[in-house]
Amino acid sequence: MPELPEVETLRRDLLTRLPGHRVSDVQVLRAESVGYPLPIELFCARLRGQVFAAEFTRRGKYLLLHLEGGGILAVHLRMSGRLLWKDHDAPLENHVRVRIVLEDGYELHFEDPRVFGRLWLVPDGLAPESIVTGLARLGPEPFACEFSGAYLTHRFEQRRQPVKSALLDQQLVAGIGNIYADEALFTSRIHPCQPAGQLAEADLIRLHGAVLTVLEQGIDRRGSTLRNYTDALGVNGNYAGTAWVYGRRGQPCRICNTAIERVRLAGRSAHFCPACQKWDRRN
DNA sequence: ACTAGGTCCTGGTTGC
DNA sequence: TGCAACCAGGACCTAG
Repeated sequence: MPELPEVETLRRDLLTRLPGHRVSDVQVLRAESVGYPLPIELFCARLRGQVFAAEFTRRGKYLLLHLEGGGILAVHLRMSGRLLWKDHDAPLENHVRVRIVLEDGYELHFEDPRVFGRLWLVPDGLAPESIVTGLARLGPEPFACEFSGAYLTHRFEQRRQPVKSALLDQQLVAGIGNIYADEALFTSRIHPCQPAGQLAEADLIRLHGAVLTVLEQGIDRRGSTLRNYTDALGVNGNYAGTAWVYGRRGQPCRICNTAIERVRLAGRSAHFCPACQKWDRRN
């Protein structure tokens, strides 16, 4: 599942190829994949002729591809989305939802089997968060100074929700998804089900550090390979092969050999080592 | 104000 | 073997 490291990898890869390319044609093969503007004919018409600028930004799991005309092509990959750099004569894969044809013989394909992902074309002069409303609700970036152990202490105060669920809340901190949440909790030796407000300050300082560590490693390794995740060229990342707990139910913990367990939390699976991640009741 | 749970969607996996 | 049921989950919505 694309999370912050996957989106950041995609941003960096596209930055080496896309700027300066002009859109010659746009085909929307699945209307639900476009969020704005609607109808899709308008989306296609407005994107046609635009040139990608040399500034791409990322906010949480949102990717913002700036255009020379001042607009922005915003992307959220959600569960299964991919943006792929293709040659013009490349065959059209099964799940291409939006096809952006560029001059000079290249294309950008938005593939998304589960159709949860979205593209938005933010017009010049409008604030991105006025179109992509999810942007307005995002908490701080994990690598920003605002995000710290003290910040977690403050935000977790009185919070009875399991710490794992709190980490997935994009209003708390932007960009963490199920994989990196599980990995960060293992790294900081915190039980995913423990109520967030119950954690000691020392735990939260460790958790903050662990979040940064797993995200940095994810970026260094060019993203996870879970299921069919690939980069813009269709090449797999290699994070999941080295996961501590994610997707390893029943397998031995890499530290103590205890079998990794999986529980359901708010409809999502949480993986943890019952020996390494003790429920700590200091508060 | 918080929190849990349902919803969307479809390919892959599991189980009978 | 074949087919149906289940599973994956990010963001948004609703309900309690």
